[in-house]
Amino acid sequence: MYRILFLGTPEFAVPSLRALATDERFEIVGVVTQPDRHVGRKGTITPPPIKVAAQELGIETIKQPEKLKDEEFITWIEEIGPTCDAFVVVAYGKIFRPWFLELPKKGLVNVHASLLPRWRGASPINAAIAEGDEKSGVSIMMIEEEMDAGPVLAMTETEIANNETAQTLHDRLSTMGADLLPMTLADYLEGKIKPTSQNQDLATYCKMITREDGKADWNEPAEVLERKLRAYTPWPGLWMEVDGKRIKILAADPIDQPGGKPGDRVSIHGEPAVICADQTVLILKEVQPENKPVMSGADFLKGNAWN
RNA sequence: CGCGGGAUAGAGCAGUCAGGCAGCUCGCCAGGCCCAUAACCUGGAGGUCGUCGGUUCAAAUCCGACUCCCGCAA
Repeated sequence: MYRILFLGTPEFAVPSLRALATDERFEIVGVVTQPDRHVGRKGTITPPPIKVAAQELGIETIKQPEKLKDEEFITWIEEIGPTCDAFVVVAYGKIFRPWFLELPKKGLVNVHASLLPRWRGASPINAAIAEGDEKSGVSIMMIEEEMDAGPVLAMTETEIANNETAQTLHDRLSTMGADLLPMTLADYLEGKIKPTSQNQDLATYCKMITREDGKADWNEPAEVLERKLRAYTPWPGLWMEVDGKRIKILAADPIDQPGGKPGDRVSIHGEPAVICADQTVLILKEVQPENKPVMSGADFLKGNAWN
């Protein structure tokens, strides 16, 4: 059995951990994940999904260092690291320094949610939808010092549907990564496949998303805004401000219709709409005003000033 | 005990600060108008004002507790 240390944090990484933990070829010697954080409206302390999954899988060694430089963690990792054939990293959430990359015998293997070298960085799933890519996928690659730039071991593609949200694509890629990981990892450790360098010239990059990214810019065409809506679902979503109050736009239709200035609020067939760039209009099909439950655009229009 | 908002007719909302007839828009039902309607006109039905208790001549409104929902922050 190959000795593997797993590093990961969010829901995206859970299928990969399960796939490895239930595979007879691998022994998970430990799981490293982010510390428990305050989560939710009441600020209750919640463990990251990977911690919960690891406990369910009966993995006893779970480390949650605040920083990779914590002395206690360094002592532990320097002892166990060299006994591992590889570390597997799936959305752990921290950048690894060179000393860390040299710990396991055959390096760090990473599952990345894009078709590298496209969309290196922190939000590949969102970027693929926001930019209107026709396909996405998962890449399994070797971690090197430069972010997401290491050579690739394997890839799987998937079509992006025209109603795809970051949520649905996230879930599918999460499963695809888990399906591809065990075989790829075993083949790599057995020397059956070699990493292939990325074409640096084709690399594109995406940044960490912030709440402000979700604010609707009506100087963009409606089609782009609708893509952003899906790209930023469930967070931060597409939103706008009306009379100082935030309104989330949960579903919208872009249409071509001349007239009006970008940002003008109009109503079309009883539904709220906003003029966008290039003679386009975004119809708001489903919205959620601040402190209100989700409602249809038509319902919203009945009780709120709009025009 | 992280900060804050909300619950009123089937839907969306006003009314609460300053207690005094239960309102608006839409939908629904009936009728009218029109070549036509996602248009217009007339009439109608539909409410334990989230729950429990308190104050008061009188509570959607003031006070207390509770339930449920949501925005922000992380």
